[in-house]
Amino acid sequence: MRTSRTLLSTLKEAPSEAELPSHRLMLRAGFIRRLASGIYTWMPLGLRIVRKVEAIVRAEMNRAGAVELSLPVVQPAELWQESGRWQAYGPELLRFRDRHERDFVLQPTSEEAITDIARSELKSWRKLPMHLYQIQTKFRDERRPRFGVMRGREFVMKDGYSFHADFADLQREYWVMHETYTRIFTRLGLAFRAVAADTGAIGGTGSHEFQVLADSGEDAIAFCPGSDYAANVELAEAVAPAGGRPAPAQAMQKVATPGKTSCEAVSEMLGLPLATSVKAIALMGSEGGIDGGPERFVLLLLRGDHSLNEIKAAKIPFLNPFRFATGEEIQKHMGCVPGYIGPVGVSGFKVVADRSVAAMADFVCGANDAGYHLTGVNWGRDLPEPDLVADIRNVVAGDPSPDGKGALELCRGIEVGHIFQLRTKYSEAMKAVFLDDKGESRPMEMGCYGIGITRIVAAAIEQGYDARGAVFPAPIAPFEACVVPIGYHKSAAVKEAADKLYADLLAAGVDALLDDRDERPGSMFADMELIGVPHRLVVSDKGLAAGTVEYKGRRDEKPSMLPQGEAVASVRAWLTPA
RNA sequence: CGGGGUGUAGCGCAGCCUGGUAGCGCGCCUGGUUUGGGACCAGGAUGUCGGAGGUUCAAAUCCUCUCACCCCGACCA
Repeated sequence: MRTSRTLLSTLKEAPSEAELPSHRLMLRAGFIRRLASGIYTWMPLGLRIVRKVEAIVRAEMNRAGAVELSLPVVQPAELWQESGRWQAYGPELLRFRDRHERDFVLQPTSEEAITDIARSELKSWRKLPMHLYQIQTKFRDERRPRFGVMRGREFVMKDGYSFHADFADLQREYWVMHETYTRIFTRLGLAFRAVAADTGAIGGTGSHEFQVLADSGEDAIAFCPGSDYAANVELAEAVAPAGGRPAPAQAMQKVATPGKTSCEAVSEMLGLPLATSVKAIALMGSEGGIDGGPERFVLLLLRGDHSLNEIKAAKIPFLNPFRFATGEEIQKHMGCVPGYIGPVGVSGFKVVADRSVAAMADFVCGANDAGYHLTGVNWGRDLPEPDLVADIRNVVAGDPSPDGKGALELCRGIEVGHIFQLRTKYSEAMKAVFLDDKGESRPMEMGCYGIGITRIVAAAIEQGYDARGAVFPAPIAPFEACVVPIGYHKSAAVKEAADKLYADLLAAGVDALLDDRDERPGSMFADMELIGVPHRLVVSDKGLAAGTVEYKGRRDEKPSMLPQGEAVASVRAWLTPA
């Protein structure tokens, strides 16, 4: 490609709408342009990156035996009513009517449409297993689209669905996909980690997320450097402290703590470590999910330096679902204003202690008297044992790893892939059954596997950029190499050498860009760096006189010289994976 | 959905408080000089000041409503 023939629309200054580095750079580099909130045009250069990501994903999916098809973006409501998701899916599901007043949706994902295919086409065990996938536009009407294509409303996703005769075969495919995703993200050149994930509303027995590691990631990941344990913080287990509960050493005392309504403030005033305090969180919980029973007051206890994990809490039967209690409700059940509530001397509701709290002795907590806290509090002596001890907190760095192989560390990640064992949720709801080898009708076991294609582009930049622009791994850079001639429109020798170098690169299978614009060198260098081309070759009269071409890798500090005749072979070699 | 903020030329912004000729930088067009890190000189084009209504002799500026967008939070296959 020649720069003069493509649409290279770089900006010196980023539009003010962008905050995240990848978003700003994608706008500046001319990869995307916003059309509406969370909806972007992929400009020619950006689309090249998308296509390269797609090609790698497609190649590895095919290699793993999955088969590509394409499902409609617009799908009839009937299908969604059949699975129950017409009701269950919130306003993220974009619904609309056609001219005949029939309801339709824009696919946010396609379990229904694919299950419909499966039930009509896969009627015999002889046709199983079957793994079908598509790379397609998705739409989710996000409450708050943000960070450009990182969390847009319209995006491209690879979604695959596998169908199996039994659970064992689903598990086999699940691990094939685990391996395939590992190959994909490795080939994409990204630093990533596969982490155990919460299965969420979708249920099932197993789920892994593939997270690209980046400080700006929306997800927190706990991992153990001494083993392969890694889990989303939503899921990561906080194990009970080793050694159990120490014996009481102090008497319980009531101390005045006027105006100190937080564990931090109380600990600071008393000169005690934050980890010796207990914070009480008042919830209103009910049992039985969405249709739930009557709400009941529940008191949760966490160590002062810990935070509540709402997903874990919601797994307690009488807290599914829950909400935070209001000030009035706290006053009613505790007889005290928020800020000074505690578990001592209370009754009439359940008290749930985090594992770490249950192992504490001589702790500090609210006295249920405005302006006072208690110190030296001990379980069994000053208050009854909690009604329930559970893991309800977020793990913190330094916590023991659940596999016992060291201490956990935390990092942040961008979710770019997610694999699920769906089991029979959709096949049962939509009667996707097959005849097994005994002639019996059974629902198919299903797996589903997603990769956020467009999100990967943003994640790759988030993981690789500097002050000058994007720094792409070569496999997904918009171009692998560029030729920047100095004096292309002035020097016949430079033009001839640059054209030849460019042609030779193409002939060698290098995806090359020739900057044939009549621009000053500084402008051309700046643009090539902004769009993140990994390899740059500069042709100039000065170099030609010495028989050299200047080379500079995108991450290199200084350029170096290559003999003119070796430039193509060198670039070719650098692009070939070891 | 709650909180905060911003809408003025393609992009970044000033002007608004204190009403009176709509500005600056970059980009764009023409000509010239330049050509190894986003050049310089001269000339030029581009705005329903997000929209509607109101106050006023007069509104980018004051008032009301509205729309769009961004940030924080909550939410989330």
